[in-house]
Amino acid sequence: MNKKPNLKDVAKVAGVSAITVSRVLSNPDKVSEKLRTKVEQAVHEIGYIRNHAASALASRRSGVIAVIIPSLSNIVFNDVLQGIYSAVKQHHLQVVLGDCHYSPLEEEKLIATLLSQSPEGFILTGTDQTDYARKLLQQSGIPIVQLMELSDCPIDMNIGFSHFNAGVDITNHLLQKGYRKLGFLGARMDTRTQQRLAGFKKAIADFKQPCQSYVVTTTQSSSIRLGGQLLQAVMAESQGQCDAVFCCNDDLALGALFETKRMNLKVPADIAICGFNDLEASALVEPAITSVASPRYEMGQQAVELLMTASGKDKTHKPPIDVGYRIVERAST
Amino acid sequence: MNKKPNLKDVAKVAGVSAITVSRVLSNPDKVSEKLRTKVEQAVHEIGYIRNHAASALASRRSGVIAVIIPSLSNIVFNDVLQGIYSAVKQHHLQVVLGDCHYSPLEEEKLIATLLSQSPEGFILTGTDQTDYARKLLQQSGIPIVQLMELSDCPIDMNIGFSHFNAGVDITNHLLQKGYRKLGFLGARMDTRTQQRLAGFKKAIADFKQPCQSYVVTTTQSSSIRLGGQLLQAVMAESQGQCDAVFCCNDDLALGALFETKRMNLKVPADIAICGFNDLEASALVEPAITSVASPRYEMGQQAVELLMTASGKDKTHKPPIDVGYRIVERAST
DNA sequence: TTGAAAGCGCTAACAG
DNA sequence: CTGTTAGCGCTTTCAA
Repeated sequence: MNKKPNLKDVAKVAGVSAITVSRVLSNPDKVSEKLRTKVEQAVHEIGYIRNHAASALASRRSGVIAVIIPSLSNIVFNDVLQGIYSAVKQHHLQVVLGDCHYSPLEEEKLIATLLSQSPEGFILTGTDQTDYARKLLQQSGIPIVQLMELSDCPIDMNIGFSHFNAGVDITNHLLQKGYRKLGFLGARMDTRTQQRLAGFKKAIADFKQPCQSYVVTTTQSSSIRLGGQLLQAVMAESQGQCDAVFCCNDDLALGALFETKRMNLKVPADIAICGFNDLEASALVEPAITSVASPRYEMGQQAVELLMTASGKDKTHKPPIDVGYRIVERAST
Repeated sequence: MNKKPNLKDVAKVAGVSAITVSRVLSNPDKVSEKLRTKVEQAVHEIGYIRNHAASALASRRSGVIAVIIPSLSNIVFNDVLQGIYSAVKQHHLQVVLGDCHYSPLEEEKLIATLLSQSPEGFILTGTDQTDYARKLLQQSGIPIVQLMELSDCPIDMNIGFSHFNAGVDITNHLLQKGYRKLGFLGARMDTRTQQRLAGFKKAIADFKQPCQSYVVTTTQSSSIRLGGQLLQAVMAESQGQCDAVFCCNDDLALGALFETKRMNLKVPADIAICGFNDLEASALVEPAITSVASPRYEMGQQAVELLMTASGKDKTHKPPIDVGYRIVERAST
């Protein structure tokens, strides 16, 4: 079988020089219509596909942006990813994606690997990168966006919202509704979950009236099933006193809700449930679950836009962008 | 700011030649330990990262595999992706991912784009690629895997299961349970959904006793909410006669189940519900939903293994690999 | 085990 | 608007 066609092969077929073919592919406007159509036909005819490696090497533009998320299975990052992919398409970029499984060390390795692709921008989740990772990123000189949470000392750009404030607000929501024995159900316990928990504790500490709190956490990864188990755990720990739970995400909240049915608890009469992330199911179960919504898709899109507009060279401090969040009150509280 | 360090810079610092540094990175065994450690230190010290484009160009090995899925938001492909990423890690490969939004034309464009990365393998979903796409793929000479469904004339390798058979089986399951007024709820209507529907019709046509069928479909994309709407639609169309629904996926099934509560229908007494894909939630709702399970994660992994073991050159016909499926019977039927 | 030379396929810069 | 030349940073091949 003949080897893959290259620029010269196309040039020969079209009766032009290689550079002209190159221009048709990258700057069609700079080539006369006559030659352009001739070249385009030749390209299609022999099924020519440009060699990205050679192109990137010669032009110093890889057309790639690197993205690292903590988990492929978490729908939350999926939403962000969709935003990223939608924006990337406009800019004719490719995404190289890594899943660091919530591990800064794995993330460090991934950063090194992905940087080798000479990405034109880098999107990271969260703010707890290793020192060496930060060094590599800084040295690369490319624009960087840290997503999801807000940071005091971002590597470069930063867009997200305060999980601490959201934790405070949703806890206050429960307190305002009259609940006084609040449970916190937490899984995974990554930094954002910890911030939500900190918010929970803060709201309780600041509350003027007596109230109880029960914190049940695990480093296991989150799932609906786990939500049921954690509800059992918090009821055990509170000896059945707990009258409201703040679940660190909607998966847990759904599991907790399903478990209440098996336990014959009425929601929200016997126990209130609220979650985080506002998944579709939360709005449709009976009773619908109060949750915290945030513009994930838009965050992903905006991250790409930020990368594209960043000159890359300006080392000026860019203020974090707070996209905010919204407490969606539903029947479960 | 100094430009990014390259091989020569490292070589200078380590006091060796560039090619020796290259060997330390790719074939550490071929370099004496003394030089190797010296080079490794130099690499770490100046934060050197190998230029992938140059490396790929010179070696004709990109270390990349291309993957196209029809939808980033569908959890089903997410599972497959996770399998792919887990396998890819073992082989030190990068994934370049595209989302074709269920469109063969978009897929064709993506294939061209992704082929420009000189991937060493290509994973596609489904079997309805355009002719030009097939030509490009064939011409590329790289191993290709088509995932999810079985094909009579795969481009190269093929791994999946028969959605038609699964549709037949689940429909027969409903018939055996005594239901005679069966509804089919379908969204998106991609090829796999169509095959499930074909199975549904076939089972009904082959059934020896009189029975009714009501097919309600939409090209809208699937969601939980839509499941409720389609249930309403099928009840309207059947004038309340429908006593069982086969939902083309679990999202619709969940939505249908939630809707039954609002309609005051008892499941499975008044109406049976079954889904497809066996999502976690299906097992945990009340009543739990009968569904069709398949080894998605493993399919993803196996696809990568197939690519890696494929010599790439042998044009022998490889028989499709049937990973099978399993009907998980639960309380909803 | 190490190095020197050549070139992968493309595009930037310059020239016509 | 089109072409020529040089070289991107690395690895292959060959030689020492």
